[in-house]
Amino acid sequence: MSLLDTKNLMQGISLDCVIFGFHNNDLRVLLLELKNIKLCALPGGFIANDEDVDLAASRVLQNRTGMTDIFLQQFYLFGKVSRNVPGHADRLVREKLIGKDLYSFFNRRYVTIGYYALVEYTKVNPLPDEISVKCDWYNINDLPGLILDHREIILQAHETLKSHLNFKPIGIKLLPAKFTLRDIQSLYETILSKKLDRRNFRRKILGFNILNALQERRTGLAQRPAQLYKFNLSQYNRALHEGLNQGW
Amino acid sequence: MSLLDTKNLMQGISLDCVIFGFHNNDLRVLLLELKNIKLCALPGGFIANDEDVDLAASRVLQNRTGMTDIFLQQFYLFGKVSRNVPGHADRLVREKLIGKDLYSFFNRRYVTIGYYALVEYTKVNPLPDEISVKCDWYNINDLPGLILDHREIILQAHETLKSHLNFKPIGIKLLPAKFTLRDIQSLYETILSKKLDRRNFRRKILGFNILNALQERRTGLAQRPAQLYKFNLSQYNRALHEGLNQGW
DNA sequence: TCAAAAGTGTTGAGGTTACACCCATGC
DNA sequence: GCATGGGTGTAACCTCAACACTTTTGA
Repeated sequence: MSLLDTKNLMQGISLDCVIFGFHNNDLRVLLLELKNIKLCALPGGFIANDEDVDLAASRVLQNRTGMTDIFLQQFYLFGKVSRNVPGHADRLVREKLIGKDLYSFFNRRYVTIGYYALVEYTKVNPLPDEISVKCDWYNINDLPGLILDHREIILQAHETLKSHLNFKPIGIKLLPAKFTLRDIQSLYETILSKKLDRRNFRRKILGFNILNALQERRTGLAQRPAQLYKFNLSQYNRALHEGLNQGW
Repeated sequence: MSLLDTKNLMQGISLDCVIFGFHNNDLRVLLLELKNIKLCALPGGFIANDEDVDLAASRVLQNRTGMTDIFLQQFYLFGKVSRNVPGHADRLVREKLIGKDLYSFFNRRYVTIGYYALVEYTKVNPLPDEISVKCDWYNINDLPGLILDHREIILQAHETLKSHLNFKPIGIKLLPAKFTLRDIQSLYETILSKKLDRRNFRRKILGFNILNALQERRTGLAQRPAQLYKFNLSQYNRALHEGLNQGW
């Protein structure tokens, strides 16, 4: 637990990252399987006194995925008193997840800042932290038991992601560099948990002007080869900034 | 400063409320004019250890406006280190805004949770708190000097409010009980800082089905009397919950 | 030649934009 | 009667949903 020099950390505030990946048409989240406890937890951490909160989130993310330059966004502060379970810190000490010296740091009321991140599944090499035995992906529709209110945090992150689909381009961090329209449609369908009309989807997504067709096709399948695309980075960023559907 | 029993407060976390009101076609925010310092500040406060964060925000709001049942929404956690100005706590003590006993509570790094609220201007009786001489409304386009990053917080609240206009019904807390379509259009125009076509606006807002026409008109003006409306509470709440423009 | 998915186009409904005209009132 | 803003209608346009057919490949 050398990383936890608690004197330099803000007290009573934590952050938790809901890290989304996309693989085999599954929307997955990266979770830690805790030592000695049959429960999972979101990758999270604390904020150093001299550290921007966004930077702390980015550090946590980097430690668990090995990746930098990740789409990362604060989405909610969970501030209910009831999210703190009496005896939680005791349990952490009893199960030897943390040392007794950290008991007083953990045994207090916490609010936590929820971040969600979008990462390219294949590029991630999940790394467990000091209090977990495994770091792995779980299907969002088949989540394991989770500590505290982490399940609620994940569900709320998912809702936020869904609503962001309407205003922001999404996918540059969730898809490989080259992809077909079917790939990106599957991503949207997975996030939204519903089927979209293939022809209308193509028209709409191409209309956003954030894709560039490549001089390449995906061959090897017993079907007509599909056009490959990549994101147009500058257009994508412009769309991120300006939004896609302005009302009023 | 009897209210600040700092032992019971979370440390390093504050909250600030951007309270919007609408009057004379102005979008205004409620600000405190600080004692001895020629700067204003957002109404804000701290969170008791046994208090939900939302409840703390609601308490602050009630103390400044005398109102309960206010639309109040968390919109961002401001977590940059740079928002803490060195010497700020010293200044508060020097200018006698706080006692020396509170110095150590204030002299630390803070993150603050931004809330925005919508209130009916005429119903508010602004009350200064212990560290201010006045609590008053300021036009959002003509803000006075503000401490710390409070100006940025206000601007971001305004951006959030603008974007919420596209998905959520707004107005029930900003307008009097009876209002004309012109009134609500002015509200929208003011929030968005742009003119809307009167005829199209009427069609659109009526199409939301959140208004009920009254058997009353606004008379006394040298023009055709305008139909008065009130919000249909149940429809309004349904729209709040379901959103107005669902994409995808 | 067959299965499978890619690629393309059209039509109708509904919503949005940009307009012009008449109406009711106080002065 | 006249200035002022309220109330209504409509045509052009755009977007979106629903849908059918042809194309290209590997097996």
